[in-house]
This record gives sequence, structure tokens and C-alpha cells, in this order.
Amino acid sequence: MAGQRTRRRIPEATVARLPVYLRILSEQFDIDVTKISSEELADLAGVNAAKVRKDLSYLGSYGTRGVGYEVEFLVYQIRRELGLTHDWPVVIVGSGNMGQALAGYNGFGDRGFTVGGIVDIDDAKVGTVVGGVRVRHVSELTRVVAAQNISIGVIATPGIAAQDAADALVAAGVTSILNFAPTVINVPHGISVGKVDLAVELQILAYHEQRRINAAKGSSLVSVPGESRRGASA
Amino acid sequence: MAGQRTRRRIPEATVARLPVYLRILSEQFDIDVTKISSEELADLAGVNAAKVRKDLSYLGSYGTRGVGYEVEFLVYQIRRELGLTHDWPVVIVGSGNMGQALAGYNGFGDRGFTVGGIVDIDDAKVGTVVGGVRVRHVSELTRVVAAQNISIGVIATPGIAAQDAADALVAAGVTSILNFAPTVINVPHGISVGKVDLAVELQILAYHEQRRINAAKGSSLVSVPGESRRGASA
DNA sequence: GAACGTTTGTGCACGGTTTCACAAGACGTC
DNA sequence: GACGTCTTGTGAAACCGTGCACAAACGTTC
Ligand SMILES: NC(=O)c1ccc[n+]([C@@H]2O[C@H](COP(=O)([O-])OP(=O)(O)OC[C@H]3O[C@@H](n4cnc5c(N)ncnc54)[C@H](O)[C@@H]3O)[C@@H](O)[C@H]2O)c1
Ligand SMILES: NC(=O)c1ccc[n+]([C@@H]2O[C@H](COP(=O)([O-])OP(=O)(O)OC[C@H]3O[C@@H](n4cnc5c(N)ncnc54)[C@H](O)[C@@H]3O)[C@@H](O)[C@H]2O)c1
Repeated sequence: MAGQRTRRRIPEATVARLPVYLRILSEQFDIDVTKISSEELADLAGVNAAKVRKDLSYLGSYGTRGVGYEVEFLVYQIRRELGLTHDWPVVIVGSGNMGQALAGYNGFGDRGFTVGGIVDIDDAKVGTVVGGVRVRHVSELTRVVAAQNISIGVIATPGIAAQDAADALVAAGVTSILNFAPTVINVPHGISVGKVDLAVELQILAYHEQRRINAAKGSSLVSVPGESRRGASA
Repeated sequence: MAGQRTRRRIPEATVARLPVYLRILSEQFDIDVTKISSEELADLAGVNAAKVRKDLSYLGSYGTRGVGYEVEFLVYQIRRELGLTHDWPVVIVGSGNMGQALAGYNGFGDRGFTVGGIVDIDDAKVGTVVGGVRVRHVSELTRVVAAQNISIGVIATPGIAAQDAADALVAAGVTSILNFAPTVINVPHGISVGKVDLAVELQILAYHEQRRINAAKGSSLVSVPGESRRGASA
């Protein structure tokens, strides 16, 4: 029962939702909610109840029929599955607007991530302190990564330097990268890459706006069909 | 031929990739590349060539067999489909670290989005100028939105205020929202919502790290299986 | 301890997405 | 203008994710 051996592979779509459940469950725990049904959790997460149950079933059979899930236990299980039972130090490459905002962001360390280091290529930035951490030169990246056993890197350099940053991170031993630059980066097989691209998100929204306009033009008296996306509901 | 009538619905997965193609094609155009094959574009975008062709086929038959696609024409077609033939003014709610970084971000207006306004609830912030725009009080949101005919809003408030911000944006007439706060927001049907959640992205990476560690523990001499995600290649 | 209401866990069908594989079409060459 | 090479555009198959529907299990009440 304790420590299951057969590591089920959890679908990527589920992995992407677990952090959302985790945040909600943590909030509920903080306001002394001890039990929660898939229906309630689904409402709070803006998804379907069956989806919640299926997602949670990948962790194991941790609910009680007729009752629901114990919030605290579920928090623990999700944290365990996501590898959040210990803190993850993160190294930020690029100490510009974005890098500084990230380093100074409280919600960052809030849930298990700490800023283990910041590096920049600009000597003017090196030595400055952001978010309580001193900026080091990018040439020290390997040392910074090794010293704190860092496995996650964040790229906050201009797009043109993103591939260099990725190469440097990989060379330093980092195995997961979160890329804020609007550039596709190439990494060796076995390295995980996540990206956050503001322009892409805005352009997706622009597309939907555009469609609304076109639909309205087509038949000027029909109300817009409407299109709800991720995170939206009723 | 000009202005097709039957507005095909483009799959959401394709819509999310078009901005990436667009950026790459624009870059290629800037360095005087006039023609490109699905294979080349696929390499640059880090995806499968068949996927590129299928994606582009939703726009129409704009390639030439045996030759490829004309870069400039494709740029125009994608821009048209995404509704980027004109600029979109955006209103930012919350002028903290994030809101200021966004307002001051060049790559923002770079591709068709301009900061049409910034509002905050804090009187200390009101009146300050960020990114060349004066911060107004949130009570003026409706006026700001109406004055510039804004349809896209960005939420950069703390999570606790995100729902209020969303409500205010919807009441002001905004129909698309990009949410940076780590909170699920509820909006009426017909409003599009996109989200950027740093913590979720990091937790997904932590999960993969965790799996690597578990896999290595399971059989200490076998090399890690590795898991490449969005935007990764080779 | 049986009956009842509640909620989980999951089989199954469906729809969307990805990838393969190949016919159709364009261009260049002789 | 016939042939060879190249690349698109797209059926069709495989895969993944979603949501319904319901049996199984739990707690409560009488
Ligand atoms: N500012 C925003 O709101 C925002 C939003 C979305 C995306 N982004 C993206 O985030 C990235 C950073 O944006 P920013 O506004 O912070 O830019 P910035 O110019 O303020 O900062 C970039 C920093 O990276 C450093 N740098 C450059 N090359 C480097 C290298 N090879 N190694 C290490 N450091 C290097 C620079 O010295 C600079 O300090 C950009 O790619 C941008 O497109 C920014
Ligand atoms: N800073 C980061 O790097 C970062 C990264 C990812 C996500 N985020 C998220 O972005 C959001 C903003 O982060 P931040 O670091 O800028 O926080 P911040 O505290 O620096 O800024 C928040 C701003 O919102 C304003 N505000 C509060 N309630 C408001 C309301 N009802 N209407 C209008 N304005 C209101 C505040 O006055 C403040 O100026 C947060 O939800 C945070 O979780 C921040």
C-alpha cells in the first residue's frame, strides 16, 4: 500500500491539471475544509467532474465512495506525484525585466521553487542583487548549478540569446528548462522543455476576436456564437 | 479566390501553432528567404512536416507542389487569419511587477499588440507612467476600454483580485482575457480566456524531473528514458 | 442488518489530433 | 512534350483525451 511500485505513466493532460487541483486543495485546506467531492473540486477548477475523478484515479484509489476525498491526504499525494515533497532550486538566465520580476516574485518560492541563482552576460548586471540573490556572470553557470544541485533552468534572455542560454544550461547539467523567450530552442533528447510565450497567447485571443467579428459581419443580427477556452466557465 | 466565404473552423491545436509559424516566417522574410518547404518550416518550428502541411492547408491551398510556400504570402495569410492585419490595443489590470514588465516589454507591441491602457486599484500607482502609458484608476476601466475600443484585457493582479478584475473587464466590454494570476476565473459564455501560469509550468517540469529520479532509482544502470515536451527537438 | 442515498472508479464510445503514405501537380531538362 | 525529381495536399489509420453512464462501495438511518 505504501509506496506503489508500478509507476503508472500519467497522461500529460492530467499532469498539466494536477497543479491546478493542488493549488485549490491547498487553499481549501487552509480554510479548514477536510473533505471534498469530485464535483466540488471540478467546479473550483472549472472542469468536468468525471475528468477530476479520472485524473485522480491515476494517483491511486484515494477517494471514499459516498464521501469524497480527504483534502489533506490528496494534497500530499499530488505533491508526492509531482515531486514537490522537497524544494526545487531554479536558476534564472537573464536578469532583465522578466528575470527580475521572476526573481522577486513571491508566489515563486511559495510552492516549492526557490531562486537558486541568477546569471547574466552583462557585466553591468553582475553583482546587483534581485530578489535577495546576487547576479553572477553566465560563465559561472556550471558552478552555480553544481553547487546547489540545480536541475531546472529558466531562460529570460532576449530571443536571440535563448539558444545560447539553453546550450549553457544543458552543458551545466540542467535537465529541465522553462523558456520565456519567443524562440524554439533545440535541446538534446532527454531534456524537458516548457515554454511561456506571451505573444502566442495574445495571438490566439486575437484569432477568436477576429472570428467573432467575422461571424458578426456575416449575419449582423445573430448573437456571437462564443468560444470558451482553457480555464473559462459558465 | 479573393476573400473566401466559407470560414472553415480551424482546430484549436492548429491555431496555437500558427503564431509560431508566423514568427519563424517573419524572421526568414527578414533575412531574404522567399520560399520555404514544409520540411524546413517544420524543422525550425520543432514539429512534424506533415503537421505543418495540414495546419497550413486550413488556410487554403497556398503552396506550390514541387516548390514549397512563398514566405511573404504565407506571412500575409497567417496574419489575416489570426486577425493581425491591424493592431490590437490591450488593457492591463494591475501595475505591479508583472504589469510593469508587460507594459515596458517591446516584443509586446512588436507584433501587433499595443498597450492601450493600464489600471490599478492602488492610488499610489495611479498617475505613475509605465511603458509610456499613465496608470489610471480601475474605476476608469470602462472609460479606457470604450475610448480605444479595446477587446483584450490582461489580468496582472494578485490571485485574490483576479476574479474582480475579470468581472470588471467583462463589465467594461472586453471579450478576451489573458490571465497571469494563478487562479481559475469564471466568465460569461462567449468570453475567451487564456492563462499563463508560471507555477503550473514549473510543476510540470518538476514532475518530469521526479520521474527521471524514480526511473534511475528503479534500475540504477539504465540510462534515463527522457521525455521531450513542447518546443523541444533532437 | 437491510434499505437508501451518495459518490467513487472505470468501461466505453466519441471527437479531436497526429502521423503515415501516396496520388496529384509543378518545375526543369533533354 | 515526355521523363524525373521534388513537394504539396489529403485520405486513412493510430493515438490521445473527454465525458457519459453505471456498477461497486461507503455511511447513515431505522
Ligand atoms: N518583459 C516582459 O514582460 C516579457 C514578457 C514575455 C516574454 N518576455 C521575454 O522574456 C525575455 C526577456 O525579456 P526582458 O524584458 O527581461 O528583456 P531584457 O532585455 O530586459 O533582459 C534580457 C537580459 O538577458 C541578458 N542576456 C542577454 N544575452 C544573454 C546571454 N547569452 N546569457 C545570459 N544573459 C543574457 C541581458 O544582459 C539582459 O539583462 C525576452 O525573450 C522576452 O521576449 C518578456
Ligand atoms: N512577478 C512575477 O514574476 C509573476 C510571475 C508569474 C505570475 N505572476 C502573477 O502575476 C500577478 C501579479 O504579480 P505581481 O508580481 O505583479 O504582483 P504585485 O503585487 O507586484 O502587483 C499587483 C498589482 O495589482 C494591483 N491590484 C490589486 N488588486 C487590484 C484590483 N482589484 N484591480 C486592479 N489592480 C489591482 C495592486 O495594486 C498591484 O499594483 C500575480 O497574480 C502573480 O501571481 C507574477
